[in-house]
Amino acid sequence: MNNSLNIPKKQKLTKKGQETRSRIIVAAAELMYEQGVARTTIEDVQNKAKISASQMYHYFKEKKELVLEVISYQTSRVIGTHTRYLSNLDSFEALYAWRDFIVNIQIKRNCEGGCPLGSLASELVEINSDAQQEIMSSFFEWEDSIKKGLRYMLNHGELNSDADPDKLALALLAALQGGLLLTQVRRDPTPIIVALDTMIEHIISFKKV
Amino acid sequence: MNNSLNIPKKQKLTKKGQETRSRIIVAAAELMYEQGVARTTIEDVQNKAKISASQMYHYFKEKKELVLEVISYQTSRVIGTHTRYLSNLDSFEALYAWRDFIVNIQIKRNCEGGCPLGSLASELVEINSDAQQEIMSSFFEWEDSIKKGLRYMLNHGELNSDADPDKLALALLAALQGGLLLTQVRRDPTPIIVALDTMIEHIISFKKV
DNA sequence: TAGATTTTGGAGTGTATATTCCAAAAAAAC
DNA sequence: GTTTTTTTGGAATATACACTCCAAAATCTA
Repeated sequence: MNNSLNIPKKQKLTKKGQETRSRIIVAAAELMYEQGVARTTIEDVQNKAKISASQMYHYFKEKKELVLEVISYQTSRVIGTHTRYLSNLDSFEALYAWRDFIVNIQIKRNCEGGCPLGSLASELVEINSDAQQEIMSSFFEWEDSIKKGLRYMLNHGELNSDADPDKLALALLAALQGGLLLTQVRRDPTPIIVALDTMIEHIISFKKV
Repeated sequence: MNNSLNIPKKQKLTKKGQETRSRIIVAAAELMYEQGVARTTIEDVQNKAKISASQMYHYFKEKKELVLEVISYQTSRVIGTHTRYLSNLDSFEALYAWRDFIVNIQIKRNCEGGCPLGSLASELVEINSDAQQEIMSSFFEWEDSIKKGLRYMLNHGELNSDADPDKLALALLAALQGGLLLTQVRRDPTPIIVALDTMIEHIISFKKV
């Protein structure tokens, strides 16, 4: 039999299997980003990923499991790209480069879609506690990445010791999320720009002279 | 016949009819706030409002129409209570009273649910353009209410002329939305507190001496 | 009070959608 | 090369859910 306890037998996936599996996740992620989790049917995902129902349920026990994989996929995408900007925050220019990166994404996509993690969060927190846990971790990780960036600035003499990088990081993440939501609702980059710029201005007030 | 054009005949509602209709809207609003629009079935609403299917469709053409009414109901609730705090912003204490009001709601509800408008926004913007329009107006109205409050502070000599109340209002609304989302995800009031306090601190930097 | 209109009950309908099942093809293991 | 395991096709199932329908009760109107 299997190894003890109720750990489900982990089938091994072949190269082909791995590839099919991730194709499903990517397709699901895109659809769920565009139209939400509830509105994305398994059939939608099948069509987009060019697979059959049996493949769907061969790789995922149920829709919920797929959703968790989508969360983890989006998490690594978002954290990955952001961390590239945040890990070397050696100047205010670098901070503004991060800002520009965020703003430009929104402009490129006509302010549609909002934040890939934020939208999942809002849709799932209250109705899927596994998802809530995952998303909470994702946001902690994201917050951490910003914290590290600001601490870096502090340690490199860009910010004076009045600055509390932990609080500023959380406030920055909140401004980012709220700015993205408003930008999405209004189809206008102004809110994300103003939200981030205002926060950054505030951070600048801690600039070391 | 009816008055010209394609304006649908507006049936007149009796007192009882009015009451039933609003009972439906309130029930739907609560359910949709707790579990989202997609997850709230017409049957859920029927049960909560103690009505039959025929009543549902007597008062609303379809679910979408009910959703629009829910948006408008939540808008007046939110804007109403907030405006009470914002219309007389004659001091920073008053600003903090608004902050406390928001934070206390979250604490009272164990940080569940998030913002009644923000959650509708996130779920509906991309899939229901009528809803998107409505919600966009709601947020403009909300933003306006904050603007007026900050302008009031400016006009009453609390803020100096460097302060841009319009930008600050938008940034504040963004911080509020993002803070509520993070608080909801984490089930912890810290994010909304830090987000608002940081923004208010920034506003304080424009305090007239 | 009679007639018209509104409100309500509740069963019925049709479709969308998650999930299952059987068996075959493909690939891996030995 | 044979056996075992993984991957795939596609039809079938079962249920949840938005919406319809008809007739009766309640309430207005004149």
